[in-house]
Amino acid sequence: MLTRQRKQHILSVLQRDGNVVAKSLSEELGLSEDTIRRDLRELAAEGLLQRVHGGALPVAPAEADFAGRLQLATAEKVAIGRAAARLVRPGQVVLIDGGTTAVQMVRHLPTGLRATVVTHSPSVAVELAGHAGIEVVLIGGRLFRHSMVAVGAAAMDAISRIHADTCFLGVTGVHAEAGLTTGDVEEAAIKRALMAAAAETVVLASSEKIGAASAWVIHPVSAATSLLVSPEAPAAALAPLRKAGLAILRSDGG
Amino acid sequence: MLTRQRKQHILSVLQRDGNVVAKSLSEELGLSEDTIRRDLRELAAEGLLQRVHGGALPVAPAEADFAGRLQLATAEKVAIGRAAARLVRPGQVVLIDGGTTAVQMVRHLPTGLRATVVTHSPSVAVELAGHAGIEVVLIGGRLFRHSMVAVGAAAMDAISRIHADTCFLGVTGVHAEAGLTTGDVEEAAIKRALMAAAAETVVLASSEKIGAASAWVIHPVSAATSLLVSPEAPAAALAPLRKAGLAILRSDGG
DNA sequence: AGCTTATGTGCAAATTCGTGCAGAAACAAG
DNA sequence: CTTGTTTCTGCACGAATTTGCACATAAGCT
Repeated sequence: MLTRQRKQHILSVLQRDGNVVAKSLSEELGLSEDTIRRDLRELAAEGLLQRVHGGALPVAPAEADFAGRLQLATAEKVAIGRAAARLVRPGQVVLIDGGTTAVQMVRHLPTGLRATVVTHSPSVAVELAGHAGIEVVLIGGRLFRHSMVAVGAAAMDAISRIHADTCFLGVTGVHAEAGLTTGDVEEAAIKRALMAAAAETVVLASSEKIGAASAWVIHPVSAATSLLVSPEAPAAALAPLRKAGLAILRSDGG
Repeated sequence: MLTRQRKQHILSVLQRDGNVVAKSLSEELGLSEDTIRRDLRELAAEGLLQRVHGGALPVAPAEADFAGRLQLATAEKVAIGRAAARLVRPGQVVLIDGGTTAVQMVRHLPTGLRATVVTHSPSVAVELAGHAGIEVVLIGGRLFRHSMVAVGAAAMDAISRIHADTCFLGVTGVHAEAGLTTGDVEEAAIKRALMAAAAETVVLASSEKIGAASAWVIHPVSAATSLLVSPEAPAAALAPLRKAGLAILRSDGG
């Protein structure tokens, strides 16, 4: 790999993850940490990143693009997205729900992975534009503005014609008794359809969703296969969910 | 092997792999690295590649994908997009095709305009997220990667259920005899369906499209209602199109 | 404080680069 | 056919760049 490409790669990873770690980069690229450190030093000298102990950060610490854009993804959501991306096996057909965590997930799908992604979120679809190995199927319908996903009869109909391996679902509440919940009735219906169309369902939930409940019930928690949370999620809140039949998966780091 | 052929080969490899390494090329072609380096130096002098230590990279670093192309919308496309946005009347239902010009168009839809936009382009949909007055209907289907629009049977079916006021269509060629053309057979079918689903069709064409023809015919030019071009488009090339029945609309400025 | 990890510097080995030069091939002119 | 010229190619050699290692130092954590 050419030096110039390596530096470009570092900047890409930085933009994708919001930070880079010298050690991880050296392992990923198969080079000594010295070389990585030199690169980081030079990139910092060019003002392309901000050097910190152990790695580097973006020059302008991640800020929301502008009104209406994707909300700032927290480190926790990035970690959950990355962990979810690792669950996708080559050749699988996966359903991916909308939301910021879902966008993080597809952003972290390994380059070179060949799979099919079905989504009703145009944001997720756009994010996959540059991912050559992924076949993308878009579910159409009326766009529900708040969360930017297709809903309505057309979407329901399209989803009903699919049998996927895994559904990666975002929710606004996971509660042992209230079940999986969300804030909009149309969205709830779509999410229910997505779950029905996949053999397994992995629920992606940042810690504030654990133990919370919103207005519209999608399904009891037992309808999902597993729950992917970050280490930040309190173990106490997870115990009743595990008892309800959910396999708890932990992402690394927060 | 001729020098010219060799240089062409280098450029091909560069385009295919995104980079070339002097040593690999010398082994592959059975020539000394000196010769390869000389070639690279000359190609760099012609601006056909970017010389780096160990090999060379494309002049436009990576980003040959859609996300990259979006950013380099020319002033002409912005002007056409703005003019197209002004053609939308309150309450109308409009079909908007994919492409960079279409993204510019929705970006310029007046805030406060209430209308319904139907599109098979997730990029267009995402762009409308922040536009409160616009109801967005997304056409689903398999995503055609090159231009990031939904194609295939599902998209055709969804479009066939719509009756819209105006269709804003992007093409890659507008030619009085060859007709409206595009570079992909699936895309051509979708565009044909879009035209059939709207009472009027406005073709958005930057000047390089005028008088050009691509492989797949959508319709004869007479099937469209009007052609929106910038003042840059040569009048001579427009005359036969006007004669073929197209109303020529001019965007302002550049 | 004590320990672990990261950092910077000097240094050596390997790779790559540029230039000068010579032989080979292509080509035009006589 | 021969000769002179031009172009292309490979080789040699010194310069420049890159990379990994060693070692002393600094930073962060318990």
